[in-house]
Amino acid sequence: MLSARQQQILEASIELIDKHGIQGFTIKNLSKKIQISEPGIYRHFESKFDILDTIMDIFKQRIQDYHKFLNDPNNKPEVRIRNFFDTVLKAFCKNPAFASVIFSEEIFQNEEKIIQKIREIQEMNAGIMRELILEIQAGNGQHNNIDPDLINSVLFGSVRFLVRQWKANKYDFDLRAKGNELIGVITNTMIIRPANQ
Amino acid sequence: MLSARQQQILEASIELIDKHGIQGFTIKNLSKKIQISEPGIYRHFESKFDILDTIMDIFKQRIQDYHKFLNDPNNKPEVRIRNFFDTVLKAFCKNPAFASVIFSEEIFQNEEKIIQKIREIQEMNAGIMRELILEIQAGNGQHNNIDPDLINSVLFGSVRFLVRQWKANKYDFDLRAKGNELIGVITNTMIIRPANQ
Amino acid sequence: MLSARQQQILEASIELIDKHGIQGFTIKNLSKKIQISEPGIYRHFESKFDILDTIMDIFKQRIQDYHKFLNDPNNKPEVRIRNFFDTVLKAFCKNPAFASVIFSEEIFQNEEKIIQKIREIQEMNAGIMRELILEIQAGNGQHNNIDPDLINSVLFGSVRFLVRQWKANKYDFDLRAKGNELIGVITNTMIIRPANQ
Amino acid sequence: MLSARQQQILEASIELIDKHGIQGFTIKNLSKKIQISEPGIYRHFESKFDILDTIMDIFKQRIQDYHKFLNDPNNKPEVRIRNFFDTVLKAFCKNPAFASVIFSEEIFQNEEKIIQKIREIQEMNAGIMRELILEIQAGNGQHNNIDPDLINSVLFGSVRFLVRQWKANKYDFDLRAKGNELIGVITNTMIIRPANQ
DNA sequence: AATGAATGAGACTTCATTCAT
DNA sequence: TATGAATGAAGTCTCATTCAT
Repeated sequence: MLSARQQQILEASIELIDKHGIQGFTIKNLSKKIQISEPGIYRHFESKFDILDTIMDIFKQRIQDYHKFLNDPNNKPEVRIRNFFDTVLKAFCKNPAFASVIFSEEIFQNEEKIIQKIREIQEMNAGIMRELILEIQAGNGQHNNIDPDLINSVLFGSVRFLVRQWKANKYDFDLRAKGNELIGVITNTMIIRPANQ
Repeated sequence: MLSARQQQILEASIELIDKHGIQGFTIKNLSKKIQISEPGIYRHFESKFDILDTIMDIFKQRIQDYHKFLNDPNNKPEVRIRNFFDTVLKAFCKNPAFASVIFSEEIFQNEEKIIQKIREIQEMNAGIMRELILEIQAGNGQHNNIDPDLINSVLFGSVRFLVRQWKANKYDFDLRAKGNELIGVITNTMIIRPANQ
Repeated sequence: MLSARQQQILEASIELIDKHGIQGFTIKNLSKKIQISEPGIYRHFESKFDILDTIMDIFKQRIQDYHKFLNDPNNKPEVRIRNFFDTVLKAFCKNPAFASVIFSEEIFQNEEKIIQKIREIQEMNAGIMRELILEIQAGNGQHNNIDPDLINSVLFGSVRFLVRQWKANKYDFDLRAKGNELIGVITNTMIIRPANQ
Repeated sequence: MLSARQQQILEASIELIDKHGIQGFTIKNLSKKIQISEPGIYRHFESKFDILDTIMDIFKQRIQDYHKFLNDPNNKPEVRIRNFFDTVLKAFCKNPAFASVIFSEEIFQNEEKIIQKIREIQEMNAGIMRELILEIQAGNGQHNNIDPDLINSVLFGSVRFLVRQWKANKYDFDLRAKGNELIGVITNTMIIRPANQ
């Protein structure tokens, strides 16, 4: 569906955003990076916006695939939560630029349609997590359960924070290990065995 | 130290970044907002970068003041943690634009010096929190204490996440209340009474 | 002489100019309209200019044909004038895009060769009209005859004006009827029975 | 109201359109013509469209002034008609570029707002002429009066045609003399003493 | 006969900044 | 303290056309 050139353009765009922010993502920089003239880009994408839009579509699709793939009813919900985050962390380790783009709605000011797509991804994630959290809470019969939305803020907020640190520190620690530890602690303390509030 | 005009320029800059992102922070927009000519700006700041730089200095100073002010040895460490976050949340509620700027290092790609300042603020915060966490952990004599850095990621990451949600939802919930609840839950479950890992 | 594709290209070009002006007549628009690739156009015409040039040739030929066909010596000159304009008006009604292109030398600035062809058409028309006018004037023996060139300006200028109005008003009146009335009035008042000047 | 620079830009724009058509009216050409950088233009006009728009406003104002000035009730309507056209023809002779721009709605395809303004000017002209024609027709008590709209088409259409010829022939005849003759003939034959139809 | 890929030239416009006043 | 005028660099994008296939 996407030509080799189109994929190359998308990859180069992601890298550009990763390394130099949205302000570094210019048609000029992009064309230089893939050794093509500026108008050449427009043979493959209608506009700069179209490139961004396609990137977001791909991300959304990929994360949907993760959910589908990991949604094995034979697994306990806490395992599913861990698997999801592990998969995502693995993906970030493999291609750190993804993280920069997907966690960067601040970057896409003025691009309402792009922000919308990022929001959709987040809501999809949050919705699935909420189900799993409720399932665990229903199962463990405790009376001091914590609001799943609050837990969601903690889960996604702290992973995000960790990834940002990872990038700021030039990837000098093992994101996957630290991330999984983080998720494990949160799951244990806030979902499975929450302290009395 | 700062003239009235300078303060006006800084405020207008923060609002501009808040509302339209770094891309909306242009000398033209700024001069329009404060009803001055474009060259007029340069009477008060050497460059656009200088404005950003000064903003960061002010933020850093303000947060240092918070810490100094709240660091009352008569208060228990958990109270001090709560007080700090409550103060910050209160400040955000009073002036939501602050939040947009201080949580936006993604925005300042290419501006190494600005990023450096943001990092200093974060490290100051993290350092003080670490002390307080260790103090609590030392006091409650448990053996299953959680790494203070991990807790820091959770504290700052989730507050940040909440603030972002608050802004995305057009400030339609009580940030201070939800934020304090969040900090309370994290403090309880992860610092004071951590579950067995 | 012209292949089917060539004719298709010419028609599409005329329509494009009619609807969107010379600025809308681009190879991209043209290729989109006839469902062919952009380079595909160049299989059939050497250049964009060549397309325009061919259009003008066709127009010139067609009008020459009209004159030849209508130049029946059995008809009185005033009838021949009326027949010519009626034929032209009929052609415009059948294909309004013709009018846009043939009356648009303003559009072809910089294209000296094209302008030249339009001028040739006009001179041919004017020359034939002049003959017919002189014939009438010679026949009616009046002493207050009007300069045939002036009459030509009136004939062609007002028809042109009417066609422009017709287009501006989205073809909402009967061009042929109004045009014939116009020509009738002009012929009557200025050629056949001119008032004393 | 308009600065010297703005007037210079407007004049240069009109000349550019006159000599090279709308396609020659580019910011680059304009800036070259008045010896300024391209961005320099934008200190004086918001956009290219804004320049065109201002030109049309000026034209409209000027023609309104003509009408006001010439509308002397002491003059007979046929004199007023002649005066109006004489004034316009004089203006064209003084600044031939005006004519190119004002008679060029074909040129402004896609610029709906500009076309609208040209149309307003034309309607204003037509409306005033219609009144004067009716006044004459009412006065001369004839029964074979010609539709004033038809006469309008003849008046404006033939003047326009004459001006176009004048330009095509590089201003090699006396437009004012020929134009006044034309108007005189039309007024005589079609308004004052129309032949029986 | 047709096309996918490419491009140099150039379109309009915005940017941060400077200079003379 | 302020500004009107200016600009080089860069932004996104369109143009007619060419070339290899």
